Amino acid sequence: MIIELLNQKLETVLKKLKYENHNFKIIPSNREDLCDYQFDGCFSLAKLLHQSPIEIGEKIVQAFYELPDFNDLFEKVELVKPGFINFVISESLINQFLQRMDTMAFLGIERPKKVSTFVLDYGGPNIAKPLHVGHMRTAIVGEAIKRIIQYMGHKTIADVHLGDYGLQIGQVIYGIKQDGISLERVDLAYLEKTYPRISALCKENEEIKQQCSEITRKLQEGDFEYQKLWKKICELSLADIKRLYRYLDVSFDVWYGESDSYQYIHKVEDILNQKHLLEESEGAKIVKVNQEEDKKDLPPFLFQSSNQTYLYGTTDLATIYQREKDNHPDFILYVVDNRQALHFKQVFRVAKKADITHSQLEFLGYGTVNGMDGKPYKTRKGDAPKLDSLFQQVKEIFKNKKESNQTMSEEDQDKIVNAILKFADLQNSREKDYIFDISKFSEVVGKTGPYILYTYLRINKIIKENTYKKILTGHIYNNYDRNLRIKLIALSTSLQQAFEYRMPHYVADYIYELCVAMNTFYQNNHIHTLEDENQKNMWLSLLELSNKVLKEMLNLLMIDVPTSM
RNA sequence: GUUCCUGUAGCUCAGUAGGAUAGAGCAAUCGCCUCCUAAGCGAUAGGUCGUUGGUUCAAUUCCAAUCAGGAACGCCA
Repeated sequence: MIIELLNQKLETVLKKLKYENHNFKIIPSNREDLCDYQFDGCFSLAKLLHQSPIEIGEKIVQAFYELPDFNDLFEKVELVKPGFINFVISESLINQFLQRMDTMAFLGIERPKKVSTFVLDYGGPNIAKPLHVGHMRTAIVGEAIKRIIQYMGHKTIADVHLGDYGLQIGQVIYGIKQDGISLERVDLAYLEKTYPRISALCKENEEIKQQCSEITRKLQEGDFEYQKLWKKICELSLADIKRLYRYLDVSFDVWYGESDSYQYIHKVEDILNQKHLLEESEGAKIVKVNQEEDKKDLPPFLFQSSNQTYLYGTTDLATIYQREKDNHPDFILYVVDNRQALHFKQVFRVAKKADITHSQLEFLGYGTVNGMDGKPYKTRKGDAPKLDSLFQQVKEIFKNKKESNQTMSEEDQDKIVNAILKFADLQNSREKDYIFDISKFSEVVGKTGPYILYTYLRINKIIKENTYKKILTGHIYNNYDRNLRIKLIALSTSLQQAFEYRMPHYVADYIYELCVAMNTFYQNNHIHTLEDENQKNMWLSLLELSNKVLKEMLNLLMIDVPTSM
């Protein structure tokens, strides 16, 4: 990475000047009109050494100029006003890194010294409940994080972690029994209607809730009839869930659910008992999770309810045990709604207290999808809008934007719908709530999926229509040219941030900025009319590389390019 | 009530190494198709970064207080 190289140079310079290194760093410029990279450490050094920042800055700049390879690296290093050092890098350095991006795998991103294993838990759809907008968020964010981690050279195991064994199943089975429906007649539409109906009933009627709870317990104990019903419900639901994930290009390595962790619950219970962590309280089994530093007591972790059912905390804990046993992961990442923060804090604490895993447990909360009123997004009827209808709506709006959109192939339309939704979602910071506005999520101009796709396609056309020799090293012709190259070599910084913070929006942001640089180049540099053969080769090679980078980054966000627009 | 999160342009959002002139998109006004796709490019306008203190040479960024909005808070997931 270029920034690492610059910092190595800084280190040699500081060492030579005998300045203690206090983790000073060269950072990307925030004044792109002045420089490519900047160093702000003169002020801190001034304080430490009781000298003026200018005095120190001058010495540092001088030492940079004395580097034997200065001319290979920099065009200019200069000290400015109060004490900033500005770096303008040389053509040869820029092109050296471009060459590297072009020829090496993973666009020259260095492979890690040690490969880690990441288990990712995202998606989390519930059996018998239709997927809604919130599910799209976890699916997309989780999948993007997975792809970013893979791109950085680590190993991933994606687990959908189905909600397939909780009270909602008991509720649906209760509905089926009440309606007296035969197994054969149970279908998806029936399930999707039954769950909310019984769920509402449970809120009103304590007795019905008890019955549902009882059914859930029997199911968990292996009741033959309930198991049969449960399998049928899972089968129906899963087919639909898989269809929707396929549409979003989201995939999982394992399709475990809560039910798969049941076989480990007793082992976990044994461990908890051995360590004397399990306590009885109001008929339930709990684990206290308070720690010294807590200002306020945390509610205890519920291992088993007073009517003997296991809860989602139990299965989450057993699942950690299962993952440790099967995969020995270095990290387990949970891409779940922020509102579950406390729950996972409890689960993680119990897991660590009981020492059932050595992996680092990370809660990656995502913000709630809200409607225009700032409340969780609902349809007019008051339920969460289904994913299917969202896809349909966006597709219809897109088709009506232009006449040519209607003659487009179904496949291309779907790719664009995907691009619209994913780019709109993933450019938002993962952890914040956001307002979902269907008209905004159907927008095709400005910072949108279609803008990105359009950029790719118009560049792609030039590349395809011209023959040229691949040359990336050589003279940089103008500022549009230079800016594009600078943007390209800045890729690693954005990727690194996206990886480190598990935040896909850094990639989305990079993609957008790259496209702006590409479009500016396109609009102002007409390759069509070029006579200089060398320049033509250079520029076409540059555009080819830009499109390659763009496509690989889009792939991290599960966005595919249509044939035309 | 307790804890946590959020507050940046009219709207929706970036800004997680504390730095120089706080950035985008949309909406508004204006300009650019005899020229590789105008789903584009460019210009103008729009801000006391919720408020007040503190730390610092330097705070949108760190700390404290305060106001406003949201969320979570033992048997749903």
